[in-house]
Amino acid sequence: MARRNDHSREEIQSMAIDAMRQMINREGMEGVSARKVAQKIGYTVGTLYQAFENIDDLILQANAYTLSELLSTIAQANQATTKPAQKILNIAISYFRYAKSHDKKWAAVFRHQLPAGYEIPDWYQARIDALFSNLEAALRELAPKRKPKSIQLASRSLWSSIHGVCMLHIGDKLFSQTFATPEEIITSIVKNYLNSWIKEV
Amino acid sequence: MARRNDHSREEIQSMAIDAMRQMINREGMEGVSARKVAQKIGYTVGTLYQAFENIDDLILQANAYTLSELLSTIAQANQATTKPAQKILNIAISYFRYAKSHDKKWAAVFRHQLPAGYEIPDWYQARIDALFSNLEAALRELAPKRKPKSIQLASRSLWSSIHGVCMLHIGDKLFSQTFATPEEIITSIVKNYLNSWIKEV
DNA sequence: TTGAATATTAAACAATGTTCAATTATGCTG
DNA sequence: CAGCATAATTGAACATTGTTTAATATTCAA
Repeated sequence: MARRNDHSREEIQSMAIDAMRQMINREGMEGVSARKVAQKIGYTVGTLYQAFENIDDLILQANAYTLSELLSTIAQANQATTKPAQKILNIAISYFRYAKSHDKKWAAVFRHQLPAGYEIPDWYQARIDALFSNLEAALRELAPKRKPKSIQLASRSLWSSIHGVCMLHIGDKLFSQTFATPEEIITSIVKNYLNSWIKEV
Repeated sequence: MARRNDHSREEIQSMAIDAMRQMINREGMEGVSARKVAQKIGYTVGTLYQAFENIDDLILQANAYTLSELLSTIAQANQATTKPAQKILNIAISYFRYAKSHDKKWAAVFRHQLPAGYEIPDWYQARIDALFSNLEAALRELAPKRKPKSIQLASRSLWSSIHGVCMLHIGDKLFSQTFATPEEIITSIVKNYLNSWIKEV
């Protein structure tokens, strides 16, 4: 059948993205395949390849939604507090909590390896960057007189650190018997880092 | 041919692990396959499956060597310094440098996802744990009166943080235009954290 | 109504991990 | 030394990947 117009190209795209998101959410990255997605939306693989360059293109678009969700979660944590230091801790904890409660979706974004030579599109990178712009804003609030470079260094430091905690605690747990909970670790990181950072010359 | 005794089971295992390590080192995880490994050691897939449970078993054993290398690198950095604070920074930097210069091997250990339901063996977990026992020792040296729980919390915090920096800078770079280098970030993390931590009650 | 354009399918390809019957070499036993 | 049991090795098979493409069916315009 040709151009049966049941669904436009755009509709097929969004249906496929939805299906992909559901599958990632349920079974994780390992459970997805082009044929399964196609079947789920009532089409064949060939049609899927008319709407997307390749399977990683589709995955990327599904992941973009996860990034948006994560961003709004963090932005919400940002607004819920007034004190800047508390705000930063809040952002960190809410990042971890999101990652933990949406572990499969989170892993699809941050664990899945794009194939060699695959360039991350600008619009996608922009969404990642938006994540720690919240952190930068809070840091500026905390230390208004700092130079941008100092703010950036601190935001990168904190973000990397929290991201590391998530990495080591979500999915395959590489910490064996740890008595400290991830949230305690995050609190320790943020409080100690900031405690020293605000006193820097 | 049966039991041709050209190589014992153990020899085949170690040949396969060597081949796997070479392939990971050259092409990364994406470039390896059971058939390629088998061909490289002059056998067939069937033989490989007589020596290993499955491909992930083989990968795990190859990764164990990487963990040993990493451990000895870190232990070396540990011994090269006397001042405990400097020692900790040294460990952190040397972890990053190892990950950067052996990126494909490092990624095979820390990025590759084991399939669902696959249990990490104890001896493997022990090697990972050994990594930050260096850090714990240095922290104890720095603050001999701290309780073990406090030492553990600090070591987990620092390790997660440094690991996060590696994750975000090696392989697919999720930081777009960053003016701060990874080593500057690591220095900022370690110095600020310790600076506040040693003053904790 | 006819023809051109195009959406859709089904089949094919190469490559993956994994299994297994058949084969072949070895070591032991009579 | 012959023969048999044991076990190592192979090669082919299976299901499942991503991806491509010729054939087909449908729509739209002339």
